[in-house]
Amino acid sequence: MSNQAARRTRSLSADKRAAILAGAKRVFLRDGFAAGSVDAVAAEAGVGKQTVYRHFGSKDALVEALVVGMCEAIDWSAPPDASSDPRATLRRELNAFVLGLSTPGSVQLYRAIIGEAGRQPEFARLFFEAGPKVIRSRVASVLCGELPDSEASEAAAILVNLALGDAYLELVLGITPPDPKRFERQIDAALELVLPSR
Amino acid sequence: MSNQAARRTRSLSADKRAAILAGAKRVFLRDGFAAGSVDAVAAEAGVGKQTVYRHFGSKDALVEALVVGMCEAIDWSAPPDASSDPRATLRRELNAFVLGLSTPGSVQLYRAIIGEAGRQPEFARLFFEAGPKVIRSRVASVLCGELPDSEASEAAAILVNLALGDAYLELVLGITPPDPKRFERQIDAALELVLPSR
DNA sequence: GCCGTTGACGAGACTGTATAGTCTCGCTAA
DNA sequence: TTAGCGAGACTATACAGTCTCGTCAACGGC
Repeated sequence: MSNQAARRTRSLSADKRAAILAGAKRVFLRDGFAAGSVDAVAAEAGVGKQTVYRHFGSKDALVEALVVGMCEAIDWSAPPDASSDPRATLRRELNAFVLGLSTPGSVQLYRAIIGEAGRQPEFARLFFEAGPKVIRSRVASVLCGELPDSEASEAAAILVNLALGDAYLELVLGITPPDPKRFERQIDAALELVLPSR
Repeated sequence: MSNQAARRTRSLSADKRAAILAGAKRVFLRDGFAAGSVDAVAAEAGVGKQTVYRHFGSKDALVEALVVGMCEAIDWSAPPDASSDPRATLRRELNAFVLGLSTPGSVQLYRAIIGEAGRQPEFARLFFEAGPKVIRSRVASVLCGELPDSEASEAAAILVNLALGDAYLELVLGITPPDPKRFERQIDAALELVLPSR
């Protein structure tokens, strides 16, 4: 709408907002929500401190906007495929999920959210609903064709767990660098365990 | 030794040190390593601020002493049992592990360590070596009797993963309260999957 | 098409508060 | 007498949030 375009020039700039959020992402995911400062965000975004407050009102609101935005942007699902082989579908689905979660940004978000889970349970819930829960139900819906409905949900949980497996804990702890091949191996082993091929 | 008793009164008091660490545990695991203040620790420990510095020198050193101490104190293993049934042994072992990790203190430590993993990788490593790694190898050594050695290590990783399962992620995220029965169900399902009973 | 108004913006000074770390003092027990 | 200790004053720094000022680009009246 031209309304929006006209509004934007007279109103707060969407570009600035995006720049601030990008700066906030770098600063807060690097230093933590508590230790990261608004001054650092403003500097990182190439923006005046006042502009940050004009757009977001407070540090807490800024952090919340960042977390909400990142959670909403989560989309780790694989594009739909034509294949009717559920094993192949699951493999692609789990792979997309695991790769999405292995991104430096995702790992940092995961760390920050878990670090704050005791003080900011809403963030944790938001993340959970947008990420793990969605994948679980996607996997379960694929499994419904293969297993009795009563087992599909549990099997989905097991698959998702094993897909992340040890590799993800070690990745989050910073003990091992990301290793797509290792994830693939974990996914194959998980599929073999839950849906034995022969 | 009387030496120690004599030393203690003339030297820094071990009681004070312990009180400070106990206060630090409450404060830092509640507020985070960055946001928790030395003043709060001193107050919580019923101790003068100066005493904290006499004992630990700096906030960083205090945090490190706390983390190191808590990691060294980790012992989630079940007491050895006489039973020769490996399934029963594994069930007890996994149960002890999961219960130890579900303790409020353990969950808070886990959160804090993951939250800092990007900035304090040594803490993460320390925790990993003292906790998950130990359990993995304990489980693997039990499995060696049941499976070919080549599979035992991977199966152990799978068992440990499934024992924690969804319940632990949800616990750490603060989404579900601790539920020992749910963990038991997860452990039974995991054992059934890895070592089918019939 | 020109011009004055308007409001977003950058820069940075400023306030109040919190915190790390130091210093001093008076108490107490060996 | 000595040294650990509690209490709390003190310094220096950092940060959240506010305020001001000068600039600039868009809008509206002419």
